Amino acid sequence: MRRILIADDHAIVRRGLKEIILEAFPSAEITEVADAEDLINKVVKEVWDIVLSDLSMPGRSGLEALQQIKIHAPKLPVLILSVYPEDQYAIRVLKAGASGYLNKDMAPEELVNAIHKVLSGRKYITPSIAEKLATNIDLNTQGPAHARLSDREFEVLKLLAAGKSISDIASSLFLSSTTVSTYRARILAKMNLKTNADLTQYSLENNLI
Amino acid sequence: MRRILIADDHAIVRRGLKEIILEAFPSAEITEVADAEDLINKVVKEVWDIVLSDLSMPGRSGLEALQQIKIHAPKLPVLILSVYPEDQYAIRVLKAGASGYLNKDMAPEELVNAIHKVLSGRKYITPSIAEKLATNIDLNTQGPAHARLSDREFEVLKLLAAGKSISDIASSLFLSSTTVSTYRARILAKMNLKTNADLTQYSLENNLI
DNA sequence: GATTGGCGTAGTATTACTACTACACCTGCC
DNA sequence: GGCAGGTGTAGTAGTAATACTACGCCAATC
Repeated sequence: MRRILIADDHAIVRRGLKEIILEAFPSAEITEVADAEDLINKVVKEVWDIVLSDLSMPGRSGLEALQQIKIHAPKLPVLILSVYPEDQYAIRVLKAGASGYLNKDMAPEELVNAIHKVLSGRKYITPSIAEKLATNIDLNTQGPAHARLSDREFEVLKLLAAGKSISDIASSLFLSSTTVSTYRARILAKMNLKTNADLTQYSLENNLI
Repeated sequence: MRRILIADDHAIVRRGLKEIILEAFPSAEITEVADAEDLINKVVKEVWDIVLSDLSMPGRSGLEALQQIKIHAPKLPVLILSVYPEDQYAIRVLKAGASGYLNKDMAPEELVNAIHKVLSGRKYITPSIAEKLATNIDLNTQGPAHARLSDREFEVLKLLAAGKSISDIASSLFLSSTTVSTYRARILAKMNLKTNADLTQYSLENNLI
């Protein structure tokens, strides 16, 4: 009989997860908690076969809870659920010791598949996450992403993040706009970001602007 | 016997909603749809006692669906569910004709209470929403800059701030790119901002993204 | 009823930007 | 010394976006 712990601040989601899991594991004993504190407490005090935890919860995050769980119950498999796309959090979560990262809009069958896989001692890795893991080795440098930029690239990052247009930056640096556009492309590639909005958000979060 | 229509792109959420509702209304007949198109089709073709719809769904939004529902079935009560806090959408949604706005982290008992209230012909208004309605007239000139935007403008703001390109937004909203570009210009003018980076920063600071 | 303003929508001409490609120079490594 | 990779720079062809302009519809106001 499996003991399954579900952590999510949304009662609706907990209920949906519970029902989906009970269909696949009718004899499972399912417990629900609504925040990371309760999640950690339950893991410390009792033995579980698997934890399914939301990534974003009020107070301490699911990622923090994951780190604590790995301290107290290193062998306990943890599946992290999130509304965020994989490219934002999957690697970070897997590095922290999760057995899998699931997006909340996934089909119930896939969720059940993931639980089966993890309960059998394996990790649940989607092909797109596998690809990111393969490329992440090269990005596995210490320090913030912007530390990987050349001086010129860093200069251009800050101007782009502040909202300067390519042509404005080209004028002020006495370059052609295609040069600045190339810098932008290199910056995005090195920092594994996609859009100017990503650059702005990153720069705000890292106090670059 | 109540016929209840649930619209949410997340199967987990639909399942949770279904179970919670079936506990309070054991004889209810519940139908699930995963997007706004199906929601509108179902409302046009069949008779329902109440609709519970997620605000954010792929393709057309729940707000758009609400507007269509009000055209085809003006008397049909619609409860809108969202992860977004009230201050972003509640007034907008209620003005569009919803019978209530519920945050997804609400307790199941409150959800059931809201359904009871709405099925009896009333609106479900939380005290904090009532306060916002009472002050909304005066807040037309005060309030956050984004409150000055129309529904469509607000929708485009969030997409731009998140880094979507004009052409991506145009595709997903089935508009021409010049239309979206015009919205962007109007948004910037109404909010007295100049660049997309300004939109991103504003949206981060105001928890819009 | 007439007028005004807001909103949703979009075309034209023009400009900005990008993917792709490339070159020269410098540094570090073998 | 030769090679590889990083950096600074930028052109071409094509696409994306914008300033300017405009229209229809609706609601509010006089």
